Amino acid sequence: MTPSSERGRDRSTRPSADPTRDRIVNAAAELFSARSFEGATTRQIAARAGVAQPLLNYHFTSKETLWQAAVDSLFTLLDQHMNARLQTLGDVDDVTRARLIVRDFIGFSARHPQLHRIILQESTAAGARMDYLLTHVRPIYESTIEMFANLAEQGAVPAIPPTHLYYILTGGGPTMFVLGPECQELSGLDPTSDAVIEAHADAICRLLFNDPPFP
Amino acid sequence: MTPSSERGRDRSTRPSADPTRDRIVNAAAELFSARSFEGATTRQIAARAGVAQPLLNYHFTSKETLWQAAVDSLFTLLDQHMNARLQTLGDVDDVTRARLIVRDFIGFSARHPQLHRIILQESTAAGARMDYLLTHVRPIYESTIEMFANLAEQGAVPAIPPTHLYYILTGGGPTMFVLGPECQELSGLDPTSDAVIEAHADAICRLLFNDPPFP
DNA sequence: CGAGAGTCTGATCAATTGATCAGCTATCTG
DNA sequence: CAGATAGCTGATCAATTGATCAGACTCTCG
Repeated sequence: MTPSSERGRDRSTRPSADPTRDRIVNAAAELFSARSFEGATTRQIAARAGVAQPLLNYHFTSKETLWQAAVDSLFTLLDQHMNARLQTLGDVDDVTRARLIVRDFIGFSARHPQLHRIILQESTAAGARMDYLLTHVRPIYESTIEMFANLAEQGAVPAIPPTHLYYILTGGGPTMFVLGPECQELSGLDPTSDAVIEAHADAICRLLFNDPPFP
Repeated sequence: MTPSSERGRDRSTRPSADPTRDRIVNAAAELFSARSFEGATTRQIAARAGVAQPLLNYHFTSKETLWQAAVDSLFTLLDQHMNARLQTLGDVDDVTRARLIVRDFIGFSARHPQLHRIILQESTAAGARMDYLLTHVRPIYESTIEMFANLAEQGAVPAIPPTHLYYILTGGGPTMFVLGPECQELSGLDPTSDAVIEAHADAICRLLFNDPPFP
């Protein structure tokens, strides 16, 4: 039986398997995001994971399925990152919560630019991979839209249609880190440093929430 | 003699050549931006240009060189687009000029998202193609930085380090159009329509120039 | 007109791609 | 212990890749 058809059962009855599987998924996420779906070869992924190339087809039936697994793992990471702070948070006002969400989102996109790179690669043209990404992106879009509509109603952000705010946030937030090597080369700033990440979050919040007041 | 070594001389002494060359460059720009360097095949490009595949190696010595020619043509397009309005413009104050530059830039990124797609594909990791892009991007970055520093000094934009403003503009501006198919699917908006393009330019200017005043 | 250079194509190359298959090994089960 | 099965690999497949080459065609110019 192909193992990919029944994940998440009788763990630890057998030697390893799942650790190896995770290493493959991580290597795939790294290489797919850096070189795109077509640019990353299964042999490169296998080499980085330290396994033989046919093992990818054993655990995942195809390159396409492996790509989906890599995407899933990155969205899981995003979920964990976004929920980590919000869980511990009691109930605060909407604006404070929104500010934290925005800052956490930028922090994630800076520390894991892989996800945004993949989205930018695969959603420029309609297709099966864009459809797959949409199943993950759509709920995020919906809740973000709702958040911005709510904030605009309260006057906490400018009266801009939520969709535009969404793309300004998801574009203006991660791009500096998605283009990390370019940014380093152009500006000399290190976009992986905490200082730069915080400064960018400050900049976005300053513009979105007018905070601290401007002018 | 390989024709790619001496471009731009005795035009019209021979049958065609350059029209064909242009069709190839355009097809290359289209396909490289849509499917990335590795994802686009020389046969696909040749098919879209309506020529045989070996002709690509005749006019351009390699796929890499063809990619460079496609990039050059897109940056030329950007130059023309950005200068078109500014030429006709007399001397106006810095802020008005900056607002026009920002709006023109967003207009270009909406009507020619190919260039930003290519930059996003090839500047995520250091390499020869990123270096080539940098020769075009660096002057743009430098002048934009200078513009923002000047505006911040005048209090026309918030006091945010210019590099961050640069990535907020070049990220938040084009992303909606780079991810056009996704945007259409998510929001129902048509990111190729003039109305949406103008609304996005309004949104960016609202945030950057606080215009109209907020709150 | 006829030599020659520039343009373009069909056939083909070696290399690389994702995928398959047979078989090895180690563990679990009865 | 013995059969079965999950995990994994080396060898190999057909398909596709970018590139090369010889030759056909066309226009120019002496």
